Amino acid sequence: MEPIKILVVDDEPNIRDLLASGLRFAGFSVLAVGNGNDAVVAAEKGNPDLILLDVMLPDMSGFSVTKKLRSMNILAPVLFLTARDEVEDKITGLTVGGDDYMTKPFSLDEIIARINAILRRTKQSAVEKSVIEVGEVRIDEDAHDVYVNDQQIELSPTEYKLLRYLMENANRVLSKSQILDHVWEYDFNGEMGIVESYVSYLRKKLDPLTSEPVLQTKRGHGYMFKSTKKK
Amino acid sequence: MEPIKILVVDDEPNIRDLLASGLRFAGFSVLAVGNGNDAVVAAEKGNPDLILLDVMLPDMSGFSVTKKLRSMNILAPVLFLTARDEVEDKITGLTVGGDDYMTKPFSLDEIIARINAILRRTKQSAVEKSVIEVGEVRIDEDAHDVYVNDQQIELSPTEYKLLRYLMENANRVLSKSQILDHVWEYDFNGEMGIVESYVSYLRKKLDPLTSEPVLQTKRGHGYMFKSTKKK
DNA sequence: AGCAACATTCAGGTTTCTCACAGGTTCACG
DNA sequence: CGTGAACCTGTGAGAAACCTGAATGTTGCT
Repeated sequence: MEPIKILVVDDEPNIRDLLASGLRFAGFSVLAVGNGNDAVVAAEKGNPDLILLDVMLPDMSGFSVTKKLRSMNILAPVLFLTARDEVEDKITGLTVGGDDYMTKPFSLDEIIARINAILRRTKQSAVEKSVIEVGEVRIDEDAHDVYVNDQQIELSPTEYKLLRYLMENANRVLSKSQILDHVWEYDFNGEMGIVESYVSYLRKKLDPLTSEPVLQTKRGHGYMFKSTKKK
Repeated sequence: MEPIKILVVDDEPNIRDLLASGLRFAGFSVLAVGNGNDAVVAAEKGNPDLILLDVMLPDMSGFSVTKKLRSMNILAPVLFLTARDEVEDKITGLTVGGDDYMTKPFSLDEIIARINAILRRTKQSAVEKSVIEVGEVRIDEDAHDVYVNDQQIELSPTEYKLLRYLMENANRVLSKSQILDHVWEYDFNGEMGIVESYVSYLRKKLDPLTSEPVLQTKRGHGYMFKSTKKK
């Protein structure tokens, strides 16, 4: 099967490399460039399935890049990246069709989740399922809904991301630093105690509805989502 | 079959040698260097399957090394080593994909276990199974779960590491100093009586569930895990 | 501005783990 | 058998890891 091709466009080398390697690890074929002109050239040649595009580029705006691409009949969906305080009005107008946007700083897992979501919408062929189900817990990634034994529960964004990461790696111990790196934004600078807090929040919401606790503490190692039998 | 290649990067010669010889003995092909520049060169030439990388290096930080490698499209997963009290800011955000990190001081067996865990996750082909089973006892290395005749038991981290080491060398006598070297952190400074204590702890948890004792004392030599028939 | 939801830090309390010690037991050997 | 060395294991102090409620910031919304 062909790997899915992604074109990464960002002028900050740190971010570009972070994205490139993270996406490669996730199984995508990645081409990364640092400005709008290169992006147009690369998109024409490479025929990517999706473009990850920083809005602020040295030579031209992400908006111009997209317009140019579309005029060249390159219709790959675009996931825009933008600083949190950049004017959002401009962006909302941009996201037509399958496009979407995210603010920096982001968490890697969140980027990957969005990419998969877009690909699901555009390519029906896309393999990824939108539902993660482990034991008594089910996540609908498209709707961001979480069900425990068919009963829906409400989670905050961070709680949701944490649960998703733990469930993607069910029955495998994850260290607190791994969790921090995958779930929190890349510039998060705090202590690992926050992982403990959020595990605590999740337990408070999950445990009343499961037959046995699903989030296990592996003392000295980290945490693990344990798949349990359904009720 | 090709041996798995590991690049060890640490500036302290003691640690470097400890790692290199320990990993060679475990069957890996090892290349060891002492600074970031050599690491980049060696990684480019040697194409290692995994990089064991100290975060604090004389010439450049592990972060820079990784960045450089990733930008050169060298995607080998990295297991970071860091002093326990190093500022955590520096290490968060490092792990992408299958990466992980460990604090110094470590135990040799723990390093090997983590390396195998990463290789399992990144290379599907990786030979190693995540389950060690000898007689009536089974360890799931990914989950850190231990079962005796299908009944799960709880072990402390040290108990777990000791049991794993004994089972990896089942039916072979291990001296108390061998056990200390493999299971305890390399700077452990206590007496060998601690091994006796932990063997005792393990027996108390294992023996009630096995048909006959699995941990045998070889007076004057050490201890041995004896594989028994299942119940 | 004011509110509500969420994110983060902090600190006290609790559990669990590590390790040393010491008295008791077993074993090998004379 | 008697003796010393090796081994076993209960006890407890101290440390580390963890949990959680509460206080404090942040953010976005109306």
